[in-house]
Amino acid sequence: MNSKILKVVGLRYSSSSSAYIFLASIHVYYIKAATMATTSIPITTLTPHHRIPHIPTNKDRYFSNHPTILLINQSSNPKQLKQIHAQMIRNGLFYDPFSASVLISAFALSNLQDVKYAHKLFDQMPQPNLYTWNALIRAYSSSKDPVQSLFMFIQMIHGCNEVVPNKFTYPFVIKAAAELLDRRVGEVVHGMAVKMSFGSDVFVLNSLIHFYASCGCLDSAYRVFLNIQVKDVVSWNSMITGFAQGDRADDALQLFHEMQGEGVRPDEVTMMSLLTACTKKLDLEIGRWVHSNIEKNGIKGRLNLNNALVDMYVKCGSLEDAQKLFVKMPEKDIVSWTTMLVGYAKSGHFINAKRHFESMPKQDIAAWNALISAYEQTGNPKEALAIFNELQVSNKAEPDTVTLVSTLSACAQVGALDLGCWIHVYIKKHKINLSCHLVTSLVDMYSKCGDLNKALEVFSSADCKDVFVWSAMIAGLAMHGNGSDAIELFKKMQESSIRPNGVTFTNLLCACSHTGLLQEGRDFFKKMKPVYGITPGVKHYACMVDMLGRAGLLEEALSLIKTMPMPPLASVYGALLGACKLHGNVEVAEEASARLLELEPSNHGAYVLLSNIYAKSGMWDKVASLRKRMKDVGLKKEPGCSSLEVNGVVHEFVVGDNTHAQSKLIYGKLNEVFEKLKSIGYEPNRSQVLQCVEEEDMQEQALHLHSEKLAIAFGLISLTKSQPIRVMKNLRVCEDCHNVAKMISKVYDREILLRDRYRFHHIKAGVCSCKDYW
DNA sequence: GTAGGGTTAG
Repeated sequence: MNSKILKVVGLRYSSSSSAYIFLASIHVYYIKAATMATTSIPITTLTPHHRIPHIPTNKDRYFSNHPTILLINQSSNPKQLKQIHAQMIRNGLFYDPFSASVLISAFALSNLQDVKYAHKLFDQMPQPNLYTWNALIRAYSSSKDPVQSLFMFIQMIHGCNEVVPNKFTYPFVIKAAAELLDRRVGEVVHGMAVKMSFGSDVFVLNSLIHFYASCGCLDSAYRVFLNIQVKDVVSWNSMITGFAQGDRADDALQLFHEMQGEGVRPDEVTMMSLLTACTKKLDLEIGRWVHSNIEKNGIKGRLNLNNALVDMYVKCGSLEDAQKLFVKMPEKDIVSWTTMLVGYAKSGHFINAKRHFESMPKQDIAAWNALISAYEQTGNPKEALAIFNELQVSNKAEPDTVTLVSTLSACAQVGALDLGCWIHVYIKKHKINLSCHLVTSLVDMYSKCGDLNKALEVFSSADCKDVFVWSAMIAGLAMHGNGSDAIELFKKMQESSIRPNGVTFTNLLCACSHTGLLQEGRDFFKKMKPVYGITPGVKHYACMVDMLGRAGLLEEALSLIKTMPMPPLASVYGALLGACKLHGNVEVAEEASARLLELEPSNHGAYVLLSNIYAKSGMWDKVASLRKRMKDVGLKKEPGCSSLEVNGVVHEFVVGDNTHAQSKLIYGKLNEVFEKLKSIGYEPNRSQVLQCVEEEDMQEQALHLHSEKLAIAFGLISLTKSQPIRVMKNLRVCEDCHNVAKMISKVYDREILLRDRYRFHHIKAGVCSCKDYW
């Protein structure tokens, strides 16, 4: 333990051993506090107070009935409380411990909470009594800064105070440890509580259940639970909640049955936890059963319970039940309205959602967020951006982190770099805290909008880097084809002792696959389970199949599929099929597409790829019959669509598009481009014509009218030479377009960034970053 | 001479 830190804290060494262990276990917080030069929180908290000596008088006993004291509980705002405080200093009442404690708990605990003010009062108290200590520890435990509870607790057991923690103190301190998710601290406090013979206090034990469950130690929590001699309803609830939130819904339900068997009457909280369990399990039937149970038992707390019920129905997919309940709810609050709004929006009932939104009594930021994120998550990023724009214009609510995260994700999807940058500036201007979540969104947005340098800049300057931030950056490097940088970053991530998760590996394997780093990829895949403890999932196998397939090892890819411990999803065969296209392997392609169509009969990608493969081998009859089969099944393919942003406006093009205001200019430019390219030897790729006929349209010139060509032509006429042309395409880019883009970059001296469904192509001076390997 | 543990939207 650092003696400097001890000095900061002002502690004495002559402490009991358990207290010392406690101190040691929270030393990391002290280090943090001591290194925070600007925030004075721990310092002010821990500087010895200047205490005015208390002179007891025999009038003390009258103070509890003093009119000023009675006023405290009647005051309705902090200002009044402060006036009372002033008066109490004047008349000396403040120097009576009891009177001061009433005032402090009013500041610390009432709905007018101002913990900092309460703490200042506490510091001025001549002799804070145990009640006051507890009030403050409690207030901090549920505040934004639970560490302060621990600091107070230390002061309490170390300082020259005449108070000793009692059975009230421990639950608060344990709560603080739970809030901090700090297992070591909680365990030490647990030990101290036992030593102080509070080890069988049901309040202490219940808070311990909550603590262990919060830290993910459900088994420890359950051991504590089993050890409680006389369990009350809170004991059961704490354990049920622990199971419900720890993804052990079945155990939660099982425990509920046991609880009923023991004759303990469930209450509102029990039912709330059960609903959490149903919602996690997405089990509508059990949800309905809980609903009837609530009605049958006449459990109170209608508003909260009804809100949770509506949420359960929404999440379990019964919008009708949710709506029915919502309509007949006697009381509704903003949560009820928002939950229902999310229900409409997430299930794609956008008209209902908008109508509901407009009839809401109050449209707070959460309501806006519900709309924005629902649009963004259901693949309607443009609508999400429109709502965000509406929010900005209307000025009806202030965007918060959730708003920005959702909007950034929408920007990433459509490739709206200008708006994304604008949000980044907004964050800086409003000094919004760059949480890990926000950093992840920014890195993702910049990567997907093609500005990898900006993504790297955000990444390296971020203070907050969790596994999601690192994974997003690895994904960014992967999609831009910087495989070896991705691997380097993965190494750095481990040096920072951040543990990779399944997503990290998906991105890492993807990086290896895009760059052709076969040996590295194989290595990582092999190490996943034994070294990193992550069981490879379907996505990882899909990456490996893709990687092996690209390298031409189709047989090995096939045998890997056969060893998969889980049924392969369509993506696995899709990867194989893509590889067959690259290497022109008809035989394996036929098998792969057959399997793919078994899994997803309407996967047009399978038809398109297979027909491309036939075309490449000149098997035109097969192409024709495949086309007929597609028609028979009634398959319409997703239309190819490209977009690019000019001055903050996103322009969209579909194949053969002539709806654009500058359509004539665009086609004029396109003709000029083809003249120029032909003069230097460009020849349209015939196999690609067929691909296009399948892919985009049934017309002969379809090839020239591909959406990405239109978008690039528009870029040529509307952007300056210094601005790269950033085109986002929803499907894979075809070989002809890829070739044309390369030639344009050379002839017109332009930088072209082409994002397709899978990755980025950085095209400059006739060369593409993908090395024609995609 | 005051009190305490478990809960729901985005």
